[in-house]
Amino acid sequence: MSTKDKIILAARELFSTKGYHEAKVSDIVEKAGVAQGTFYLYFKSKEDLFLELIKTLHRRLMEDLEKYYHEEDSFETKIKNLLEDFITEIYNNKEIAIIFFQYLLGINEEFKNIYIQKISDLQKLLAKIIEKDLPSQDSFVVSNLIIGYIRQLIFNCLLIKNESLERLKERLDQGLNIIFKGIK
Amino acid sequence: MSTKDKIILAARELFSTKGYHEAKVSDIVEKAGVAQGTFYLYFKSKEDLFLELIKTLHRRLMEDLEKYYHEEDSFETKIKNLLEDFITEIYNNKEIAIIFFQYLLGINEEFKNIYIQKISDLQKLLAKIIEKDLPSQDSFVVSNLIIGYIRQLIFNCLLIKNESLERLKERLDQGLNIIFKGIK
Amino acid sequence: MSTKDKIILAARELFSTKGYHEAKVSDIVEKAGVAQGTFYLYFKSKEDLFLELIKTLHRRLMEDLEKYYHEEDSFETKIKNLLEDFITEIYNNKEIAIIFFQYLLGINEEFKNIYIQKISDLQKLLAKIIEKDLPSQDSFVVSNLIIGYIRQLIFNCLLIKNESLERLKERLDQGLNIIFKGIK
Amino acid sequence: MSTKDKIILAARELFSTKGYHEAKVSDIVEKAGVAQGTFYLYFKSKEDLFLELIKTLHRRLMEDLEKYYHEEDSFETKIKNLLEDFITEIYNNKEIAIIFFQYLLGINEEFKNIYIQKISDLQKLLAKIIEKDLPSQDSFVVSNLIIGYIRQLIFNCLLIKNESLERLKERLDQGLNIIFKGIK
DNA sequence: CATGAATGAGTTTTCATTCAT
DNA sequence: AATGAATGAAAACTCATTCAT
Repeated sequence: MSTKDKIILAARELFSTKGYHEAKVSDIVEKAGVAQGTFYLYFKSKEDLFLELIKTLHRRLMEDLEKYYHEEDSFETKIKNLLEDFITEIYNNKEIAIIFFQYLLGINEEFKNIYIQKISDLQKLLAKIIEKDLPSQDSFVVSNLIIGYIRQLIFNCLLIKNESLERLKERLDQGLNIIFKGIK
Repeated sequence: MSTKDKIILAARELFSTKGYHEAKVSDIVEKAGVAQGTFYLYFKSKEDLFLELIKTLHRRLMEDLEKYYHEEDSFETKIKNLLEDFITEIYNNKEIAIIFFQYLLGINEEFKNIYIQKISDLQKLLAKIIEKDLPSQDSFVVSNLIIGYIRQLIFNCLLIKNESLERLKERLDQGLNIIFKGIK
Repeated sequence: MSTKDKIILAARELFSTKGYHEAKVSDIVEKAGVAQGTFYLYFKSKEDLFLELIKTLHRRLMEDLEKYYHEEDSFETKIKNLLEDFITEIYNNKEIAIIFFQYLLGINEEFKNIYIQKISDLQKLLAKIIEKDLPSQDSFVVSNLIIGYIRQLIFNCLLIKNESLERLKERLDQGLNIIFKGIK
Repeated sequence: MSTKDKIILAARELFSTKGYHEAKVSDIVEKAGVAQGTFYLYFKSKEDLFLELIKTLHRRLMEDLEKYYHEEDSFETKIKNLLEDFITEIYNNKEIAIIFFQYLLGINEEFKNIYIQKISDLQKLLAKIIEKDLPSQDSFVVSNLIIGYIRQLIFNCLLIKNESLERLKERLDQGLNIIFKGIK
């Protein structure tokens, strides 16, 4: 594995377990097995690395959602497939997802703004997809039910219980069924 | 207003706008209009004050939920009333609610554990109330839908848009209606 | 003596003996007999303190020159008095004068620009005074002879030999006599 | 051009524009177009290279002065020729001259001592030449007038305005004429 | 000869906490 | 009770130098 990847891996893990402030650069390099200075060969600062992680996840999640914007399946099938992909991406990037959905807001003014902007990007795209097929529904409410539920799943299933992807999808399915029945 | 209250007020506001790490003790005392040393006459440490704020809100929210545990209304009426009280309490303690639901997790190992324990207290009690009346339902899913939705409302309506209590209750109602229809 | 003054005194001495880069903040606070953090109660940064020293000396030297701009003495008397005052100010602020005239240029881009601007302020004002009384002379050459000579005196008499103010004034007088005879 | 020369060229330019501390080894090798490690094939250290540059210029300037020590021209002719050669050497090694006359003192204790020794070598030899022909004059004053003026020319004409050799010689001539008239 | 990734000692700076008044 | 100057441990970051290839 490349040195950069070793640092990224160590950082993902530490950020997701300890949070941004508690994960010191010295912890990261120790875990990665490199020297302090090596960190700064690959990242301008601790903040720089953190943003790189966040932006990568955000981009991937947006792509997941956008991919389904023009799908011609029924609404329910489309939303289910879309959110299964979405949650799979989250599962495969567990550590960053935990940072993004649970830790990002509390760091500082700058990260707060990034979080607000990025999470509202996700929410808007989700709302657009909902409006396209269910124009009568209040997309704000529905998208908040979905995003809120997914954030709770990340919190309970990934951060606390570290459950499997199957269990996560099952939980997602159960929640979505309730929402779908509720908006019909 | 007492010196202690002045400090608490300043701290609530700063913690909720800037988060724990970014709200320095020096910021808090400046905003409160007292000297640096005065802070330590009333609080053992910055952490101590922070925990005091968190615990007070948690206790109040638990009381809201517990109060309704033995109510004999219909399920829907009970849950609606309960969550209206719950969200009113949140609204009246906006700043601490924002800290509790958005910022607490990312601070450090200790606060993370406090958050996990406290949020699961809330969730369990909510789940118990649901199970009591709807034993056939998966209370995990329903309680997560509800808590997740409320957290999104705090994020969108209080932190971002700073909307009124009426608007908040209206949003809550819309979300609950979908969930209720969905679980019938 | 106030804590701030203790730090300034220690810094002046260390900057003038070791230069900006070699005078570490840790050296300064040790010499001042205060803690590391105390430094930052009084100065935003090492650079900030350094600039404060430089700007104070520059302002004083400009005032010395400006004071004589409208004097109605003979040219020679005026220039001699002016430069005696000027060099007395330098002598009384030996350490900063050494920093200003010998060390400032080499520190970094920012300080280089400050030096260039400040030294040319001095030179321009000196040139203006010369032109007022000796319009036929090339004031660039004369002001450079004078400033150059003074810088050499600072180097030889203050930095190397640490001579007395009397000796310094005597040397100044001797140099000026040659220049005056030369421009007549 | 040899690899060593490429490094020297890059270093001269960077040292003279940014100073010793601000010209990083990484800047130098990048400008030279060689790898970081290559630097250390040719120079023991950054300091080593820097001293090599300084010593070479110093040796050449001393040779210029020494060459004229036994010349049998008139005093004025001799001094003018000598200083024209001197300033031509400086012009042809502009970058190092700027380092030597403007930047050297402030770097550290070691370089300060080197500067003091080398500049006083120059001054002593110049003083000796003056004493030989003008035993009645105070050679300290005259040599300081000359060296001080030349340093100002380097500062104004080379570092700030980057003027031509002709302009530089003209300025030198004007200053020397005043000094010569003054010491007669 | 040449490379360039890796090193780690050495700096500056921050800020919660203390304590003499 | 209240002050606020002083503390110092802890953190991020820099960069000359090394060394395996």
